[in-house]
Amino acid sequence: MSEKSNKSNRVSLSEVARAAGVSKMTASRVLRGEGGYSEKTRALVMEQVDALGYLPNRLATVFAGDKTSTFVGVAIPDLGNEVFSQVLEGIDRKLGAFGHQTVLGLTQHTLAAEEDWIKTVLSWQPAGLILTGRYHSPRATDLLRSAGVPIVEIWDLNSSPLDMSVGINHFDSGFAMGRFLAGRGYTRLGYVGTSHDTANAATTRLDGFCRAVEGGGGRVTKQLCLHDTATYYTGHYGTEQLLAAAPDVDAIFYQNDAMAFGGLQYVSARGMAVPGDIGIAGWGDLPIASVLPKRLTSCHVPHLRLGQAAAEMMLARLSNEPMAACRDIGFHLIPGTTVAPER
Amino acid sequence: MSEKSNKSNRVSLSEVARAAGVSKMTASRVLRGEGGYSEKTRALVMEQVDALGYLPNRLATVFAGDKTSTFVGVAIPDLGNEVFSQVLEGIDRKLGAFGHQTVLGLTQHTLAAEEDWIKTVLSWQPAGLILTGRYHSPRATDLLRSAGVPIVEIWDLNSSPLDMSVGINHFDSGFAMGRFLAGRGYTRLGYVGTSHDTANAATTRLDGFCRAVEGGGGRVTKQLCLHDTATYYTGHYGTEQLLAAAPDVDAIFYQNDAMAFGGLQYVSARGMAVPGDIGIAGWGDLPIASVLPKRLTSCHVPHLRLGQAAAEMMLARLSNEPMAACRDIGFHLIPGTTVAPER
DNA sequence: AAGACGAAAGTTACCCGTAACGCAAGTTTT
DNA sequence: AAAACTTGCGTTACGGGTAACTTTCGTCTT
Repeated sequence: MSEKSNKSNRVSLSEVARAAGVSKMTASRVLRGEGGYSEKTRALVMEQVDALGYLPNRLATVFAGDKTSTFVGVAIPDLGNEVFSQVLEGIDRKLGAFGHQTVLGLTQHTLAAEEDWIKTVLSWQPAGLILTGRYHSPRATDLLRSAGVPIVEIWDLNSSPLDMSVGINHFDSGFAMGRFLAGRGYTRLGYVGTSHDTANAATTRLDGFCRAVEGGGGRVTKQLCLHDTATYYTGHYGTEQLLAAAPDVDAIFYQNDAMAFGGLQYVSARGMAVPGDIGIAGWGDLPIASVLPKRLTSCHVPHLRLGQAAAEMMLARLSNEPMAACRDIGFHLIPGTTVAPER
Repeated sequence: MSEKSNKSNRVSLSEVARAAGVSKMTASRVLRGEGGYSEKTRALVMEQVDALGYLPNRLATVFAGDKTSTFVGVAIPDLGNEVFSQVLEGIDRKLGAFGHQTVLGLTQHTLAAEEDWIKTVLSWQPAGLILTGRYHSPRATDLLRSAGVPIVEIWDLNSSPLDMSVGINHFDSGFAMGRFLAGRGYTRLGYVGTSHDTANAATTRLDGFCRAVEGGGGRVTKQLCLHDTATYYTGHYGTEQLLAAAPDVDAIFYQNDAMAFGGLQYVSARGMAVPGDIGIAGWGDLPIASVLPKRLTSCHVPHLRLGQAAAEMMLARLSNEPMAACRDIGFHLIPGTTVAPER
C-alpha cells in the first residue's frame, strides 16, 4: 500500500482542498470563516471536511502565525492535598470555558522539579504559565523572565511578582490564628505540618503564627514538620508524636483541615476532650469541615475562587485587558468550637 | 528597535547556529547529540546555546518529523471527588517520569464536554489519550477510532476497549457489597449517590448492588441520586433526605467514602448508633477512612496504582512494547465495623 | 602519488497551515 | 466605454526544526 507517509495518516488541509477542487488557501479561508469565498465553494469544502473527517493541526497554526498556543501550563505541588486539587479545578474550569487547555505539572514541592517542568513546558510555546508559590530556582527565574509569556504566581501573594500574582498573605493568616488562640487563653501551642526542602507558604504561615503567639505571651512549644503529604493520617500520627514529645501543649495548630481532622480523631481516641483537654485548629476550611459535629476552628480560603481568579488574570492578560498585577483573594478566621470559647 | 519579528522574540536554532558560525543542521545535530560533529564544534554551539538562552521549540520538532508530541491528554470527570484526583496524580507522576506531559480535561461527567475536549486535544497531535469511562458519544468514538493514537480507557474495565483499558468491574464490586450486606442480615437497603446525564461506573455499581441484594432476599428500598458532587456534604444531606423518605432502611450504601462519612456524621448527630441502629457502607477506601474511630465498611480500590497502570500501558504502547490490552486492577471488600458483625 | 574512505559539515526539501500579495473575472462609477 | 472597485480564488513565502543527500577535506592504502 502506498499510503501518504503523512504522520499518523491524518488528513491534511491540502487533501481536503484537492478533493474539493480548490486551493489550500481557499479551504483555509472557509474553515476559518473569514470570508472571501462563494457559498458554492464553502459547501464543496465543508462536504469534503466531513467526508474525510478532517481535523485541523493546531501545531501548524501556531507555528504558521505569530500566535501562541492555547496551552496554559499549571504547576501545582501535589494533588493529595485537597487544597490544591480545588485550586486546580478552579483554574481548569475557567480556562477550559475560554478555549484553553491546562498542561499539568506536579512539582512535589521541589524547585528542581519545577525548573525541569518549566523548561519542558516553555518548549511547547504555551500561552502562559500559572505557578504555585513565589519561590523559584535562579535558573527558573531567568527562564521565566525571558520567556515573554504571561505568568501568574498563585497561592502565596507576591507584591512584586514576576508578572502577576493572586493569593493570600500566609504570614498574616498564621498571625491571625496565633493571635486568636492566644486570645482564647492558650499559651503552650503545638504545630503539626509537613516540610519540604524549600521555603513555602505553610512555613510562612507558621512564622506568622509563632510571632503572634509570642507577642501574646505564649510560646510555640513544639513544631513538628513531617516529611509526608499533608493529609489525614499524617495529622493523626503527627499528633501522637507531638503529644509524646510535648505532653503539656494546650492547643495544636495544623497545616490544614485534613491534618486537623486526623489529629481530632487521635486525641478523641485517646480519650481527650476537645476543647476541654486540648484545642484543635485547622486551616483552609476544607469540605470535610461542613459535616463535623463540632465546627472546626479554621481559616477560610476560597480555593476554587482563587483558581478562577488566577485563570481570569491570565485570560485578561492574553486579551490585553487591563487588570491589577496583584490580587489579594483574602481569608477569614473561623472561630469554630474546637477551641476554648471566648472568655 | 528593529527586533526580529520572531514571535515572543525567542531565540531560534538558526540564530544559535549563526552565532556559532555553523549551519543550522550542525547545531541541530549537536543538540540532539546524534554525532557527526567534532568536539570543537560541539563546544562552540553549546557556548552559544548558553549565551543566548536557547530553548528548543518542540512544536517545530513534532511538526517537522513524523513524530508525535510528548503530550498525553487525560480526561477526568472532576477533581472534587478525591478518587479521581488520586488517579490523576498516579497518571501524571508516572508520565512525567518518562518525559511526557499531561493535558488535563475535566469533563464534568458529560459526554458533550468530553467530545469537545477530545476534538481540541486531538488537534494538538497528542502522543495518546487517557479517558475515564467506557461510554463516549458516537462522534467521539469515530474521532477516537480514526485518530490513530493510543487510547487507554480507565476506571470502568472494558473488555472490548477502543484500544486499551484498565480498571475494575464496577458491577462486580457493587454486587460484592450487596451480597456482603445481605449476608450480614440487612434486608431494607438504601443507596445515596450522585447522578449524571450519562451512564457511568457508579450506576453500574448500583446495578450490581441491587442485583445482589435482591438475590439475597432483601430489597433496595430507596435509591437517591443527587445532582451534585460526590462529597461530604452531599452524603450528609442525602442521608437526611433518604431517611425522611424511607425511615425503615437498615443500612445505606454510598457512592464513595466521603459521602459515607457525611452520612455517618448525619446519623450520629441524629443520635442513631452505627451499626446498632443503621449500617453504613462506603466505597473506595479513601484516605479519611484511615483515621476514623470505627473502620468504615468499604471497598478498596488502588486509585494511585490504577493511574500508574494506565500511564504504564500508555508508555508501553508508545515504545512498542508488548502488553495486554486489558488490565483488571482489582478491588477487595473491607468488612469494617460500621455494619452488623458476622452472625 | 592516486585512489578509497570516513568524518565533519553544508544544502535542499519538507511538515501544514496562514499572511501577503497577485490576478482575472464581474460590477459599479463617471 | 474606460476607469475604478469588488469578489473570489490562486501563488508564493515563511516559520523552526529534521531527514536525506551532497560536498569537503584529511588520512590511510598500496
